[in-house]
Amino acid sequence: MTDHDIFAALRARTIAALAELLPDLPADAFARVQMEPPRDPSHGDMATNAALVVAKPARQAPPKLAAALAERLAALPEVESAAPAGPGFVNLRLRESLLRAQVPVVLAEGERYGDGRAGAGRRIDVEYVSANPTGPMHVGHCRGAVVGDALANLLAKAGWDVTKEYYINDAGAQVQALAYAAYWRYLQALGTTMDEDAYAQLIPGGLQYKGEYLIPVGQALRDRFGASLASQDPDHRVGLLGPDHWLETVRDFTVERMMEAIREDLAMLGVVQDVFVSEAQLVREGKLEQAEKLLFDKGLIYRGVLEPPKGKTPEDWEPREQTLFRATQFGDEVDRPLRKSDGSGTYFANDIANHLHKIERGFAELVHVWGADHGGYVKRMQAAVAALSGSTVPLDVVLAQIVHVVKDGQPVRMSKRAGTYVTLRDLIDEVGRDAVRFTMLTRKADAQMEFDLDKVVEQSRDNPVFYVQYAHARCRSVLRSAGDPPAGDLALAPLDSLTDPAELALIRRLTTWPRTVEAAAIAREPHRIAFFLHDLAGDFHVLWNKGRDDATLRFIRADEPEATRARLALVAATGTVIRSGLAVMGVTPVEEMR
RNA sequence: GUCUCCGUAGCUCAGCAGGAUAGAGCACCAGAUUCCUAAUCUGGGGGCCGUGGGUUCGAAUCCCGCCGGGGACACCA
Repeated sequence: MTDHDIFAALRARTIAALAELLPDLPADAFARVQMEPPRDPSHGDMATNAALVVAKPARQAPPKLAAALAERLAALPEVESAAPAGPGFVNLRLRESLLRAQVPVVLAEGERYGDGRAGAGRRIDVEYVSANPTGPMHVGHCRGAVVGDALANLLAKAGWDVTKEYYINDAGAQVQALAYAAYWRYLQALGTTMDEDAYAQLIPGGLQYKGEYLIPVGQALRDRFGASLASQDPDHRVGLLGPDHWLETVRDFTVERMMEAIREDLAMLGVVQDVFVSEAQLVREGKLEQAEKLLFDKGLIYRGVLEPPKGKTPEDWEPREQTLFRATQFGDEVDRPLRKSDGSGTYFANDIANHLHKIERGFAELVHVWGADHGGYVKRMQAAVAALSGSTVPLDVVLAQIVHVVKDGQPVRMSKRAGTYVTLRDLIDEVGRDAVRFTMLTRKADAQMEFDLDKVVEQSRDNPVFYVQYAHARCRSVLRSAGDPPAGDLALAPLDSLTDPAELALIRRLTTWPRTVEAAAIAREPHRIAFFLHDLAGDFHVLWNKGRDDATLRFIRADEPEATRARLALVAATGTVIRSGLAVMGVTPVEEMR
C-alpha cells in the first residue's frame, strides 16, 4: 500500500539507483536514506540525503556522489530534473503530471488513502482513560481519553492491529472508600437519623467521596436490597452493620454503576473501547501470584530493605523488609515493592499482573496514555514488562499534561470542594464533542494546554477547529453546487489544466498525507494529524481566495467544463483527505457551516 | 537530593527519528476590499532556538554541565 506514497516510491528508486552505482555496498547501508519535502519549496519537490548517508561506507566525497546520483535520478520518467545541492543533497523536481496523477489515486482509495503498513499487522494494545471508577469523568480525564483514542485510530490507520483497552482500578483502597461513601447514601435513602460526621467517624479513612452523584446509587441500593444491608435499628443509626455483611455487595454494585456512567461519558466523547479489564478480576484469578512466581523463577524477586529516598525523607520513614522486584536490572533507579505490610499486592504488583495478562494475550507492543503525574511510574513499568516478556514486548507511555480550562479569560478552578468541578459532560455540553476532541489534539500531549471555552467555539481563522471544518464545508459546498459528481467519474477527469502554483501546492500537500500518518504513528503523536489538517486547510483556503481575485481560478466555470472537472477532482480529493484525518481524530466532518 | 518533561518571534505553539536561508497563528505595520467564493484578503517587519561545552561534513534536534519552570519520588491508586 505504500506505493500510494510517492515519497516512499521515489526513495525506493533512489536506493535502487544508488545500488547500481555502488554495487559493493551492503543493503543496510541505505537504511538512513530519506526522501522528504524540502523546507524551501524553491529547492524542488523532494530532497534526499542519500549521498550524504552513503558517502562514508562508499568512501566517496558526498558532492561527487550526489552529482552521479542526480544524473541517474534525472533519467527517471517521474523526474523533471535532479540536481546536487549543498553538502551532498539531491533535489528533485517531479513532473507535474506525476503530481496530478496522485489526485485520482486519492479518489480511488477514498478515506483509505494514507493507510500504511508501518504496523505490519502487529497486535498492539492501547490502554487509556483507566480512570478510577469512583466518580464521573472530569476534564482531567478528557485529554487522555482523546489522545488515547486518536492514537489508537492512528495506529490502526498505519497498519497495526489495535485493541482499545480500559483498565478498571477496582481493587484498591479507593473503591473501598467509594463503597463506604455509597453506603452512606444508602443509609440516607433508608432515612437514617445519623449525621454525616458521625458516620465519617465510624469508617476507616473518613468519608472521602461526598459528591451528590452517589445519591442515586444509594437509592438504587435501597430499591434493590431494601434494608437488608443495614442494621435493623429503626432509625438506621446504630453504628454500622459489620462491613462483612455488605461491603463487597455495595462495592461491586457501586463500581458497576460508576462504570456505566463512565462508559456513557466516554460514548458522548465518541470513545468506545474494546476491552475492559478489571483489576479485581485479575486478582481473583491469581494473576498476581502467577506474575510473582514468573519473576521469582527468573531470580528477580527478593526480600530486602530499601534505602530511604535521598534528600527528602518522609516523616514516618522506617526501615522495613519488603518483597522487592529487581527493577534496577532493567534501568529503574531503585527496586520496587510488590507487597504491602499486610501482604496484599501494591498497585504496582497488580499492574504487573495486568501487564502479564496483556503479554499472555499475545500483544506485540503495548502503549499507555497516562497523566503526567504518573511520569515517575514509567520506568518501573517498562522494567516489569521487559522482565515479564524477556524484553520482547516494548511498552510506550504517552504522558498527557494537565489542561487548564479558561472561561471569559479566567481560569476555571478544578475544585471539588468549591463546587466548580468541571465534568466531561459539562464540557461537551458547553462546546460540543468535536470541538473538545479537536482542541485536545492541537498540542503535543506532554505540553500543558489552555482550553479556552470561548475560543474553541469562535468562528474565526485563529480557531483551528473552525478553520479545518470550514475547509471541508467549502469542499462539500463546491461539490454540491456541481451536483455531487461521483468520485469514480472525477477520477477519470483529465487534469492537465491544474497548473496554478496554488493548485500544485495543494496537491503536494495531499501527497504528504501517507508519510504524515506513518511518522505520527511511529512517534505516537496524534497531534501531528491536527497540524497537518490545519496546513491542508490553509492550502485550500488560499486557492479559494485566489478565485476571488482571479475568476479563472474559480472551481466551477460554466465556460470551461474540462477545467471544472479537473478542479472538482482536486476539491473532492481534498475533502477526502480532510475526512480521513478527521476520522483519525474522531471528529465528525461538517457538510456546511451554520 | 534523585528521576522526568519543558525552555524556539511580543504572545500561544510547530519543527517531520541531525540536514540547506528555523516555521504557523495571534499581535504589530502597510496595502486591498462597488465583485462572482469576505465567517475578510495580500504583503511586511520581528528570533545569538535559555546558557556553556562536546560529538558530527552539518545540531533547535544527540551527549554532558549550569540557569529557570512543571511533575513525580517506600507499604496512594
